Amino acid sequence: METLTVKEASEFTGLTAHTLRYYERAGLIEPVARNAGGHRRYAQTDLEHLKFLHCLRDSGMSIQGMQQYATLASQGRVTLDSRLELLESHKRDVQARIRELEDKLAIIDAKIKRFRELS
Amino acid sequence: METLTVKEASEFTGLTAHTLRYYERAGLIEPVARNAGGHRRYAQTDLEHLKFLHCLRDSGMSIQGMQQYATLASQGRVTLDSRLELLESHKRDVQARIRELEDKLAIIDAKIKRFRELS
DNA sequence: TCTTGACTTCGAGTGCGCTCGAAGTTTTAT
DNA sequence: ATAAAACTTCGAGCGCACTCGAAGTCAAGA
Repeated sequence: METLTVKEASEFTGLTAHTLRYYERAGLIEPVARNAGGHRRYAQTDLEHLKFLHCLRDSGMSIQGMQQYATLASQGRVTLDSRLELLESHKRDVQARIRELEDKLAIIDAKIKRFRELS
Repeated sequence: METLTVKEASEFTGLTAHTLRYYERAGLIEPVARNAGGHRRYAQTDLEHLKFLHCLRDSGMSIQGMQQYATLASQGRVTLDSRLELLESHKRDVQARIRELEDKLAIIDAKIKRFRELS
C-alpha cells in the first residue's frame, strides 16, 4: 500500500507541511497513520480528503465549516444527507460570491472606461 | 453644500463609523472637513471616493493596494495612467478569482452529484 | 558510522482588517 | 438648562488562518 511522507503529501495537496499538521490538529482529518518511528504516512484516502478540503478552503469555507464537514464525514454514511446540505449551502455561498465579484467587476470596468475617456 | 455626519456617511457607504475613521487614518481618503466643534462633515466627493474604495475592498483589494490607489488619486490628473494600470491589474485579479471560484464550484458540484447517487 | 536532511511536538508569533472601549467634548431635543 | 445621543482621539484587543522556531528524534546515502 502506497503511502506518502508529509513532504510528499505537501507537494501532492498543495498545502504546506505545517498546514497539513495544523489541519490534523484542528480535526479536519482523522489522525494520520504513523510508521515505526512515529512519522506520518499519508494514505490515498487521506490525500483525497485533504484535496477536497483544500478545494473547500480555496472556495472560501472557514476552518470551522470544514470542521463541521469533517465531523460529519467521520460518522459515516448516516450523515450523507447532512453533508449534502452543508455542501449545497456552501455551493450557494460560492455562487453568491461569484455574482458579487461580477457586480464589482462591472463597477471597476465602468471606472476604467471613464478614466480612458479622460486621458 | 450638503454634508453628512459620520453616522450618515456610515449608512450611505455601508462602512461602520469606526471603519470610516480607520480608512481616513490609513490615508485612504484625504482628511475629512470638520465643523466648528471638530466633528467630521463628509462631502459628496468623499462619499463617492469611499463607495469606490468599498467596491475595491469587497472585490478583494488589500488595504495596501487601496493606499497606493489613494496616493495616486491625491496627486491629480498626472497619475491617471498609473491608476488605470492599477485598476486594470486589479480587474485581472478579480477575473482570475472568479475563474478559480468557478473551478472549485465544479468540483463541489461533482461531489454533490456523487453523494446524491450514493443516497 | 557519520552526516545531512526530514521529521516530531509544542507553544508562541504574524499579518490582516478591522473592532472596541475609555475618557472626554459637542450636539440635539426637551 | 439639562439629559441623552453622537462625536472625538488613542491605543489596545480580536479572530482568523496560518506560520514559525526551538529542541529533540529518525531516516537515508556515502
